[in-house]
Amino acid sequence: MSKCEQCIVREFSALKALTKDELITMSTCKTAITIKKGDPIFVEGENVNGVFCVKSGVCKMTKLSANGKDQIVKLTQKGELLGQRSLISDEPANLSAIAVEDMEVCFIPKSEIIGFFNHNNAFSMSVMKSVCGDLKEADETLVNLAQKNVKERLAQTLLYLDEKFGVSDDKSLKLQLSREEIASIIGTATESCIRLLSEFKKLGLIELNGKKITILDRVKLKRIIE
Amino acid sequence: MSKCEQCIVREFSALKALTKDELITMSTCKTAITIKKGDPIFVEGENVNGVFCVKSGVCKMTKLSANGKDQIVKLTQKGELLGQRSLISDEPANLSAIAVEDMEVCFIPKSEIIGFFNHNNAFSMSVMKSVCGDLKEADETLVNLAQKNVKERLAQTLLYLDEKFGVSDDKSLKLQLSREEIASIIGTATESCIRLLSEFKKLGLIELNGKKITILDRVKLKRIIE
DNA sequence: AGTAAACTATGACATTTGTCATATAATAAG
DNA sequence: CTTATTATATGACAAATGTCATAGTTTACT
Repeated sequence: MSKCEQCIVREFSALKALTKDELITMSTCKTAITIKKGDPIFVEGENVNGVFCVKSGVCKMTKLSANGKDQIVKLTQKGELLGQRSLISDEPANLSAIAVEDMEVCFIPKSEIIGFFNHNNAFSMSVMKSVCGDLKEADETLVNLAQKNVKERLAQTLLYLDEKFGVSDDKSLKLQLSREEIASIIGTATESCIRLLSEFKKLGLIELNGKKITILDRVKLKRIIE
Repeated sequence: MSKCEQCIVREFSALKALTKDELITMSTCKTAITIKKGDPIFVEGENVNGVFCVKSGVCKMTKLSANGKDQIVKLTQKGELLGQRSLISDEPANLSAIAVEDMEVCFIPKSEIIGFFNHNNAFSMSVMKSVCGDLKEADETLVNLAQKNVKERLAQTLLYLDEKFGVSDDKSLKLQLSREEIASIIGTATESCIRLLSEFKKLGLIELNGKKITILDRVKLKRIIE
């Protein structure tokens, strides 16, 4: 069994506030899971009896709207925790977590986390900060969805994918999403998304090669957002 | 000076987890403030060195978008705390808080709240739950903005105002917002908002009398949302 | 009370975005 | 390797929404 105290990804999450002893305890009760691209870690409405720590891969947090379409609320990567909110609120999951790439995650049972809350104030504060970070991000996304048009949102999303996930050796965005997924981030129809990507390509802002998107002109993309 | 331990609104917020002694201590260091309609309690980017507990009145939490328009992210009323996120994240305010009605609020300094965090775990958990509630609400708003059209968002907002703030004796919505403010909740142009309100009126869903809006047919309004 | 300012309302029109149809390209399954 | 399926792309058109202009109403202020 791999050891939490040696696992580097904890540094990126609230788990960094745990003591060495706590990490050793955690190693004994966690469960390592591999998730294939496209598979869910948990779905909206499900009772998640703990949190998942993302070791590798990226997942999308989605919510089903009344019109039957999924909205991507957030993309989560290495080090981040999934299911914090449900655990704290003691409610079923509000969002689904679906792997966008193959993933390795560790499940940590609720009882364990609650124990840390009760004995390690730094950990409580750390989780609190993490949730506050999510809230700030959600508020910002909300304002963008309300106040920017689709073209601006697409430009912003491309720059965000570049900044958060970086690029591969060939300079294309490392995180490869389908057109439908990009549309589901910016809240538009897939066709509109494709059309605007084509437009960006014609303007020389990006290059398209199948699923690969390469940003050619960051400055002009930023100018679109204002 | 009024006493926190006798103040009923604390029951509606995370402050309900404080002990009687803590409330008595808090009474001595809090500052009661009155805010006039339209005035800010704090603005985006400001350092807020504590939290505000809303005793009466309603305020809008807004964020300025790059296009110069304000987006209303949340409406806050009696009992709720303002500035929790900034305090926990130790960051300047991400949102502005502007009074929509005359308000009475109490300011509680940061040092006091931090003290409670360190000595009262139930309070930490309570604040955490409150932030998690905000996050859930923000995620839901976000999905609505992304996936619903303006008409659906207007119908939903009217029902929300009815549910959260209730109606006056004459059955009109108790919280009176300007057309511009309603537009700023649903993320649309003021003219579009006015036009759709007129349409709802023609359809017999609502009645308009100046700023007063009366919901006549909740069932049909709900049917618009799906 | 009277005037200025702000808010509400509506028309006309342009722009944006969604929907449906269809074609091509890429990928997965046998 | 071939076929079925899915993803991407684009046109044509309809619907939704934004912008600008203008007029009527209400509110605030002196």
